Amino acid sequence: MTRKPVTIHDVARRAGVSAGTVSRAMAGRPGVHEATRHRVLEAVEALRYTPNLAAQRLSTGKHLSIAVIVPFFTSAPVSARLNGAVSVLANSPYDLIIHSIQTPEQRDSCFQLIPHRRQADGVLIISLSPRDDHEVASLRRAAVPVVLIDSDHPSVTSLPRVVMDDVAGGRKATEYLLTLGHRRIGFVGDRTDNPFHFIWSRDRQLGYRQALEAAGLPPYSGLCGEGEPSRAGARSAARAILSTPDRPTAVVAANDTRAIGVLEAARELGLRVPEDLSVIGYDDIEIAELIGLTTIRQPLGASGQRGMQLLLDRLVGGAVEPVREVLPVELVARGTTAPPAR
Amino acid sequence: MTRKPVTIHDVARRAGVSAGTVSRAMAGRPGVHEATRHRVLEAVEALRYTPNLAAQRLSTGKHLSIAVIVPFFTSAPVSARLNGAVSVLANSPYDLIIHSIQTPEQRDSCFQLIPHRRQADGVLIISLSPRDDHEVASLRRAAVPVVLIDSDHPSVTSLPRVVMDDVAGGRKATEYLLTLGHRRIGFVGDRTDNPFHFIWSRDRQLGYRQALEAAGLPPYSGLCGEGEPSRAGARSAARAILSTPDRPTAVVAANDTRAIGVLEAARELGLRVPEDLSVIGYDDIEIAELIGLTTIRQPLGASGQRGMQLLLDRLVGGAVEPVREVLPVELVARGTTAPPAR
DNA sequence: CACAAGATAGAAACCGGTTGCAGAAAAAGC
DNA sequence: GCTTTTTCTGCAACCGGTTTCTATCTTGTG
Repeated sequence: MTRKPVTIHDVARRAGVSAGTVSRAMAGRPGVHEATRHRVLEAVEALRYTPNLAAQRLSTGKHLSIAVIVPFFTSAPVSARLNGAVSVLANSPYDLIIHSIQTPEQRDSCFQLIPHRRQADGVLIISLSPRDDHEVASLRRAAVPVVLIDSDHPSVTSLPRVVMDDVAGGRKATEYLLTLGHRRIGFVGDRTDNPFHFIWSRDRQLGYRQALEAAGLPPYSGLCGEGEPSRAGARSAARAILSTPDRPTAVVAANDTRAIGVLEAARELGLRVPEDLSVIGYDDIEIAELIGLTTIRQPLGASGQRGMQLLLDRLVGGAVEPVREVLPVELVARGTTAPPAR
Repeated sequence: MTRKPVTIHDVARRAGVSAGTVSRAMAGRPGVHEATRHRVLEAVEALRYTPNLAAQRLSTGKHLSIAVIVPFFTSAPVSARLNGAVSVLANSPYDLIIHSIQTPEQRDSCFQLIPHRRQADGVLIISLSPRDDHEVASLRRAAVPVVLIDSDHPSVTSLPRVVMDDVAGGRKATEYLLTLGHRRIGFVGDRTDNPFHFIWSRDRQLGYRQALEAAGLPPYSGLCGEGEPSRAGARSAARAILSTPDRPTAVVAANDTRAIGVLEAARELGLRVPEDLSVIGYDDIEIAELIGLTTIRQPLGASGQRGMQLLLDRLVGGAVEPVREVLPVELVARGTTAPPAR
């Protein structure tokens, strides 16, 4: 079953040449007589020879692989970004090594380890932000290029990254509700100190606050407790702010999944949407269209593509200057928003 | 920025020992004086030494990685299986190399290449079935263990695989509709000759046929044409069979996404669900619960876990006897099914 | 026909680790 | 105190490729 692997020397012996010649012949490098090349390729065929990748990597110093660090890729937005990144790699010789983060401990160890292990030629980090200056410094002195997608930190100055304009998105969502006439607008999202250190909720909430502030109105936020899965967490957080006497007439949710939690809370409390309550989500994942959720659409797949492209550019071109690309977001108005009942 | 990497010899020099000793000290192998080990580890720390993985792999012959071949992992069921598989790997030293299949050509080349490249210690194939005896034979003589999940072929006798009881699921769905009193029951799914050679639609349809046959009733199938994305394809296929004079009063969809397409077609045709039309899906993905879709639940995450576990067992234990594990499915009754209007 | 230039192919060093083997040093036994 | 045993460590071979350098064989030219 597992007979010993065929090596380049076996091929060389069979073709009556040296190992070096086999290597040259297979790589299509010049300086090999056509007849010889033919003999070599025949021997390769006959023995079903496949080069040992580890040996190739060792001697060339190229790994031909990209490591990706990504949290919970079953979540639709993350999955969409990852898919974008993967699609760029499809026509390249690079393999993709996935490091799926499922616990805060994994997050920390991956951040420390992966960029310094010389296993991949580059590292792509999706939706996970450096926690502090120490982590930023660690990434900066990584052995290989590192690119961040949907991830940022104030002191990151020299790492290329593709970020989403979350602040603008939160503002846009809130301003839309203001335009519709709402005055008591709530927000349901995550706490800043969530264990994975996700930053999007914080930024979207910041945009929300900015919009309210500009209109001279107070915020009504309900934040998910730690450890609660997002939908359930959002549901209970929403229940809290929707049960107050001067309850909001509209809610901005930090993402679509949480918006669905808000919708569930509304149903439980007997509030009709959008008559009694307007709800707006964020991401525009597939479900959003199905259930007619008004939301902020961000270019998920495009962010993955762009980030991977940036990484590949860096691999071939050497040190491209650090870039911080901000991708735009847009409002998609559907059925869960309307002017307040008055 | 990319100063030359630290090698084991640098560490050896600094610690005043030989490379062999460094290797032994780091691996925690016995036969190294405690004081020496300490010196070595200090040097490792000071130089921030990380072993070159390619070199390690070459000399030990172990790759410490698993290759996974998977189609469209943005699709929820595939993503769930993959996630199950990944979670098993989290506590192992193995890395995960993803080969995402996006086109039929990629499918073919991956099937040929991956199992024979000595890049991973094992290969996991998810939801992609061998097309013919030739491909089966190719997988059988792979250089490393291969395990299939949600994938099968009649002539696969010696490959371990975890399959879902799709025939039973199709039958179960249909029998439930029969129990409710439906007599004209349609099926919306894929053609057998779909380019990726997915087999689940075929098997579920087979179960559907068996159930109808047992009840002495005729089938009404509408199959998606090639190339159409699943929801839209299902919608047009459903429109076709729902526009006939003796239209079905219930439809079994090959999966939840297609069930949603059927629901859209029903809405377009002015049919109320479940009063005028019952719809039943397959998979029980997250959306199904949200929209109250009756469906057949299959253990998606568990299939991934089980398959990966089978592969790991094979890696440590050598040749375990070939297994074909069949995982059960169950009906989840929700709001899209009811007795026919009569 | 002699000689220079160019085309091929082999030998060997190298990539950076691991590991079997042997010798040196330390500990134990007499 | 000397031999024997055990412990520790260095040396060198090896993993399977790539690549440089050089020798040899052709071929072309004067």
